[in-house]
Amino acid sequence: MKNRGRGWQKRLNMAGFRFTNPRGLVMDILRKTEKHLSAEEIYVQALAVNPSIGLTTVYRTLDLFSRIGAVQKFDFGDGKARFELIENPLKKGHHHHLVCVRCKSITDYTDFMKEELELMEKTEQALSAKYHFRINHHTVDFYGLCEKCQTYG
Amino acid sequence: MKNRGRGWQKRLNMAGFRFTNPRGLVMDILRKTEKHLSAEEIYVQALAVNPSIGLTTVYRTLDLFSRIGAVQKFDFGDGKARFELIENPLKKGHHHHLVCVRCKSITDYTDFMKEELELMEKTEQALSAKYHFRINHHTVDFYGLCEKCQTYG
DNA sequence: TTTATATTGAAAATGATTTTCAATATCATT
DNA sequence: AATGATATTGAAAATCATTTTCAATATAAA
Repeated sequence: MKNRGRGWQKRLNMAGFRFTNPRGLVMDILRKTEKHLSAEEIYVQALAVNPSIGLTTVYRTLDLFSRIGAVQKFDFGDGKARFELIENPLKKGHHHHLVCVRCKSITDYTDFMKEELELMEKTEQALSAKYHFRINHHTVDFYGLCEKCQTYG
Repeated sequence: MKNRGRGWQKRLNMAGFRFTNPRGLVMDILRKTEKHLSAEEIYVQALAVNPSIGLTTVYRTLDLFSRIGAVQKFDFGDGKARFELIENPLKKGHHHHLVCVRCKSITDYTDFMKEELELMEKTEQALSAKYHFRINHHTVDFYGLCEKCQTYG
């Protein structure tokens, strides 16, 4: 257990928040996974390390991380939100989704990421200026039917 | 009250569904609005025309329309889903969103739509082929802070 | 019409997320 | 390191959008 979250500790403190065990734990879990986890899934993983952690705290932590721009919350329409660390979009890890509207499966893809990012950055700048929006991240999701659901649809 | 939904009637029938008053009503409401309405909002509007309609039916209808690819369901992370008719992306009406993660406000934009659509279509084709996905529609959303929330954030 | 059944509305159930509140942990300051 | 102000926590209860149940009703086809 190295210096887990030292950088985060500072960042939180500067924003007026405290660095706590549950927050470090949630951050660790988000760092280790490549998937979009639900609050419940994060909670279960957290329990294994700290059996006294509460689901409520996980929700609160994820909300906090979202608000300070560290975490991205996804709603794919299946009733539960998913969370991912926001990384530099240029880094490996940035991806978009194919969402099956029937079975709710989610497929990540990274094809065309370079071209897409060029457009997104350009768009982002223009939108920021025009709408005075401070953009933090973006999503690109395609909705439709996965192979299986086309067959059994 | 013209031939409201005649085309839909056929389309529904062919898919094995019946064309009913509530379904026509919901379709009418979606056609008339330019905004992304919640189920509750659609329900309230429907009540004004048919006071006996139930919220349950509105939900079921929206779900049906989603499944047959007529309606797009959005989850912006504020706990309630929004619905919009899916139109030909080339037609006026297609747009994307700026979502404020603090006040949850949603700003539509149509800037760069042309360039974006070119990329999206190209991407769509490639993704369809590679992942055997039948893509119906897509979303592009930017998340961040609106002007107000930057100030009071 | 008649018939088979898809659809509806009301009420109850569900399930993810939020709120409440007293106990506890953290950070800045002694 | 001990102290104090207060941010944070966990458990239970509350919310609230959405779904399920089920008997009554409306629709499409014969």
